[in-house]
Amino acid sequence: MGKKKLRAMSPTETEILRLVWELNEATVQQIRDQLPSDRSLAYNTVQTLLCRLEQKGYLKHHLKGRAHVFSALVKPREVIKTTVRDFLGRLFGGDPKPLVQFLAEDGKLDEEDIKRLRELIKKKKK
Amino acid sequence: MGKKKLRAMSPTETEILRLVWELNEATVQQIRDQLPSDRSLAYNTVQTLLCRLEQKGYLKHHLKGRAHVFSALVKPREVIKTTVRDFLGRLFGGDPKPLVQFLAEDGKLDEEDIKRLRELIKKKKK
DNA sequence: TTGTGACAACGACAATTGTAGGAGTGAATT
DNA sequence: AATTCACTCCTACAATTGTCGTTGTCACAA
Repeated sequence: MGKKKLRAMSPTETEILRLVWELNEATVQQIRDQLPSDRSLAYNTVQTLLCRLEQKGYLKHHLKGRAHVFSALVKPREVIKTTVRDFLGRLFGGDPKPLVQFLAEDGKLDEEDIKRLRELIKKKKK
Repeated sequence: MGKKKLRAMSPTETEILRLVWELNEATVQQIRDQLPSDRSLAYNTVQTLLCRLEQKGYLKHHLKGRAHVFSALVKPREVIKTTVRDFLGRLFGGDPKPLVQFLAEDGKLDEEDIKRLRELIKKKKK
């Protein structure tokens, strides 16, 4: 497997990559429209971010008419893995439990979620 | 409540702040020694980071002999809240479930952890 | 044909970040 | 006293990041 070493992504780049995943493929404009309402970036800014992501190897693009249509070269899974690991390292010294506990206490997880987790883990165990 | 707006922390700064929490209070040298073995920073680098954290309002220090002893001005809780929220926003569009699911699938959480979570949530619910 | 509106290409730029060097100073050591 | 620690202070600096402006080009409308 091509375990290519990707250059690190900046926070904002991450944000953009996620939107590309969400849309599957997208032009600058489409990404821009996909931004959450409380987050506004100039067309050019989005363009720059997409270019940088492409240079770093996270995206590719093809032409459709005159527009660049970007799509991901990396799967969420891979990126999430390293990004989460990294995040966990910095803020929790690598231990995921406090993070999950925080999420629970903060009311972001309910019993339903936990139940699903249980099953997931049980299945995985064998 | 003093909802002071703290300037954003960089990743490495976050890393350092965590060590301060871990040690409760610490000198430059102590922080340096506390770094994980695969992470080495020059004395001066650590010093710079601590200073910046202080300027940004996350730390204070007092003198003990000629050494600066740093300690946190912010509780983990507060920082974690905004940092996690931010992280979730960028990588998961704000939804914590995929994150937790990833952690579970990745084998970072076991049944024991889940059980504790359940109880936590149950207690919290009332 | 002359705008007008979309888009891309290129460049720019201040701020932040990661990383540290070197000078200075007081205390302990030889 | 001279050396050596152990620290702080001040300074630096390249790279990265966040954020665009300007300019050029094409297609379509008036």
